[in-house]
Amino acid sequence: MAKELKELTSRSENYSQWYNDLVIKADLAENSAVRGCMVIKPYGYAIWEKMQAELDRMFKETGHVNAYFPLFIPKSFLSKEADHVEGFAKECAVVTHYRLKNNAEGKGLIVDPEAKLEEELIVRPTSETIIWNTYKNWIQSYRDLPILVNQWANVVRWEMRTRLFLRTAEFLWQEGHTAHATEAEAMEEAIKMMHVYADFAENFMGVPVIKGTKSANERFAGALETFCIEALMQDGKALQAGTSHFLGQNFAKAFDVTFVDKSNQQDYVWASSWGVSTRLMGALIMTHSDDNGLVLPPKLAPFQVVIVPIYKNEEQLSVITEKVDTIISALKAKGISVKFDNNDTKKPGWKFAEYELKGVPVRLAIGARDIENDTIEVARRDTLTKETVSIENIENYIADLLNDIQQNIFQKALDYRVSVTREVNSYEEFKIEIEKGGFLLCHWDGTPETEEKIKEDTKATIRCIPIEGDKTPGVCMVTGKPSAQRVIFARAY
RNA sequence: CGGGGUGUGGCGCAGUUGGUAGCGCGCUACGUUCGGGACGUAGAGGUCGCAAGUUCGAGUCUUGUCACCCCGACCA
Repeated sequence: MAKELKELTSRSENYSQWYNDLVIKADLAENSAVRGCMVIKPYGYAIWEKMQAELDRMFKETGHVNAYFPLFIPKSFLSKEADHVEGFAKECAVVTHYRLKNNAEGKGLIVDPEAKLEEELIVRPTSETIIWNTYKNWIQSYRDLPILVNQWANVVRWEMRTRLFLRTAEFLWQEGHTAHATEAEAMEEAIKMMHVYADFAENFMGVPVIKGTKSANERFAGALETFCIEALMQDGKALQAGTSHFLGQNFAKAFDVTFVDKSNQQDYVWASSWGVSTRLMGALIMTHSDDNGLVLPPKLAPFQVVIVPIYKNEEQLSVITEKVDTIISALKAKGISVKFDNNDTKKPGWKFAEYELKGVPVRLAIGARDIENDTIEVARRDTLTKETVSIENIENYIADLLNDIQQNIFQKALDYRVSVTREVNSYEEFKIEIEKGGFLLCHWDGTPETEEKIKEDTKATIRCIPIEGDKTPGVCMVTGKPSAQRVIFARAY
């Protein structure tokens, strides 16, 4: 009954539709009047803000500072780094004019042809170019290095097909852009940020990830090495959750950013860049949620606990409210966020279903029965189990429960990933196994040609070359040539 | 850009051979309810995506146009 009313497609029926339904029904985001651009609604944005706050803290803890660079980039900047322009030119929004005027021969406005820009501006698809053009003026000596800057921004990539959070024409992200005196230091930075991302994904989002490097085919346009964290969704498809790039001296050369080192030698500056986006919202949703709705990790839930009063009249409500006030104070003192939903226009049953759909980790229900016995009903979202417990020391009980939920959903996701990760040794077997989804650990000869062939045959790509784990060499499953280690193949979002 | 689909109250939809627009949810008021999406009664709300055309008459037929969604190619 309740399920039908939610009108949420089940995952088994149509995973893709389930995801779309869930984003809408849980009130996270919706499509806007602008093609491919979404409106992030308050509940969805609250989760994003939680992510931002934690990531921002982690960035600052690792020595970074925030700054802001322009939304617009002169068109000529983009073409200065060859691979970079190749990667982004096809999906850029371009500003050509700066004024509109009334249409002389009709209604509405037209672009004023008089107001054409000398040089077109592109809306940033990423900010390497404008930032490195700026860094040129900031850096003269090794004493000016390193520069460890991050910016929180929106970027635009004119994607042909979009999906809420997973791929939108405009999206929110952070992009770190660092400049270093040595290759080793820039490389170390790129690796460090991969670890920061992995830490965040696993310990806050509860999303297990595999750390690795990208193959040349999948590398960022302009990077020498791309580090990434790869997650696996419940339908067996992979999702790239974050990337960190070692850019070498490519952008320094493109923008002529040099410095004088300790021995008075001129050299180009070494760079890294790294980013995660609102796509993480998609990863979060698809990793934990179920057919009843969203399941949020306690560390990122807009509110961790919701309290639903059950009453027949004003007197009962006031007795309950008095009791609830002491519970709220106790929870808040422990740093637990709580919402008391005493809205009189919705019934308890409605609220139960609603908060389940919205993934609130813990729900407390309290009625006359509980007041009499000094108890409260505790329902946890991840397991959908309920129990009635004593109100005494409820704050400790809830604090432990939230930790338990955080741990449990991570473990569940990890168990799933482990269960669908397997070694495959022949290409014939690969073609069969890839249809079942999951991560396939295979030997590959390291060439772009072989990777391309596999992609054409099976739509599977190398998600990453794992940094941790088995490093035993072998032979490529396609060509039989030597392989340094197994790499992870999957179909990806 | 190819293929498919949809545009009708806020949302989801129906609308027969062309005859002047309806259902469910939601919304408003009042009452009864309240431990898993309550019920009754009474209401409000639509130039049917847009533009031409055919016709006495168009939500319905014709042509054009716009938008959005889904599936591919491209990508975080």
